[in-house]
Amino acid sequence: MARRKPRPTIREENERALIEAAEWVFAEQGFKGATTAAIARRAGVPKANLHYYFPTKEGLYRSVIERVLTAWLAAASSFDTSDDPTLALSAYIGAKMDLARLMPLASRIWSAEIMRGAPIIQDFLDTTLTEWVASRERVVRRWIAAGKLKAIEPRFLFYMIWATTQQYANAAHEMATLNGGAPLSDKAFQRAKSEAIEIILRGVAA
Amino acid sequence: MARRKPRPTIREENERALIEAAEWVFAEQGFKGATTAAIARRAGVPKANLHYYFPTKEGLYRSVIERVLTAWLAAASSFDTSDDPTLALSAYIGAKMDLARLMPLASRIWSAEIMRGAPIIQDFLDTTLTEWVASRERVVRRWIAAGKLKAIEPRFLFYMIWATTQQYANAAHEMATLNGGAPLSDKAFQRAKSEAIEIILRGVAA
DNA sequence: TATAGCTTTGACCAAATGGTCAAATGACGT
DNA sequence: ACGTCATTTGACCATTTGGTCAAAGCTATA
Repeated sequence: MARRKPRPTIREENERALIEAAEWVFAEQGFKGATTAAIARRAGVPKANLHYYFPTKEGLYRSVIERVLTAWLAAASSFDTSDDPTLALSAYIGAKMDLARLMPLASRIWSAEIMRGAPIIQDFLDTTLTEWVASRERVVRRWIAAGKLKAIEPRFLFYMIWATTQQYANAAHEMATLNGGAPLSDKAFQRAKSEAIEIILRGVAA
Repeated sequence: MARRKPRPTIREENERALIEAAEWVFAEQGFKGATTAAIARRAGVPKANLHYYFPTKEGLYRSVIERVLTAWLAAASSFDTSDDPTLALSAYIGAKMDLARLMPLASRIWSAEIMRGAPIIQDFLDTTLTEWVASRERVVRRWIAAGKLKAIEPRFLFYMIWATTQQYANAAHEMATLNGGAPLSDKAFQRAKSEAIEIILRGVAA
């Protein structure tokens, strides 16, 4: 009984459009600064319709955050593509840089959430992220023990990688200003990516 | 005529207390999320009194930002303490790390402002910051030409330094979570500082 | 101590905002 | 064609919030 009729098209499509609009507005204005009216406007629907699909603003924000988490985890997996620290770190830093470049809104929302003390994703920090870090810390320590890396504290390496890569999403406007007003070109971004990889790799190589 | 009586004590003291309270609330809640009522409450004065000293919320925010700029510039000056890249970069990274540790509120407000696209401090980015970067880029290029540094793009080095150091203010909560709930101890922070300095220095050394 | 100018504060206001509701409209299987 | 359920939407509401005001309280100096 209670069979769920799979008639998702209209609902699915509207939710997708609303989440997309919400991502933009939340990234631009922050959680408090974002208004449901602005999100609805950007999605091209009346505000009441937004509240039909997402009863509360926080619920909508949660849905946006879920998308961000998915992207974060996908990039994180690239750490595990190799047992060689040079390859693994290159892949990981590269993936995080690409994430910041291709999903700047998600990256900014993530940073803002972290800066606010993670009121919504605390659970993720406590479980998935904690486990991910613990596990990869072990990998890094193994590399150190094998003489492949300097004896660094793995966590600080992760912090540096996270900070540096996220910077290209968070501070895109500042970078544009320092670039004469124009956003980083693809070429400049590729150079930034390879320099980030090279500096960090040289910095931690044994 | 119209001589300004230098009777600053009451006004000065109240403005200071309000700016201090505002710094806390703005850092915690963001510009939109901060309410003048919350700031006044934290400063221990009625809201109307806050508006007597700072007619508008934005004006108060500007005053807070000014403090932040001052701190930023002070830290920036440590870049110029030496002509040797190792010493200069060590001093600069160390100063920025200390700034994040000692003035986390200011650091977070700065980051939030940058992330929002610098609506208030755009002028600072266009003038002081642009000049500072241009000038220090020249210094770095000179070091490169003298064979003291790898041929990196100076700007990307600054981005990495800014990002890494700010991380210790912006993500303090995330770090605490990954640290079993407790904030970084002074000892751990000192280690983070020296590792950041070492990794970056090794990363850019010729 | 008179008084001119600061400072304090409770009461108040208009606008903005998250959310509600009920009526209207549309989709779709039978 | 019908009936049921999902969707749409304009009007509406309570609360929050930045900001105002006028009256009252203070301070210091001539």
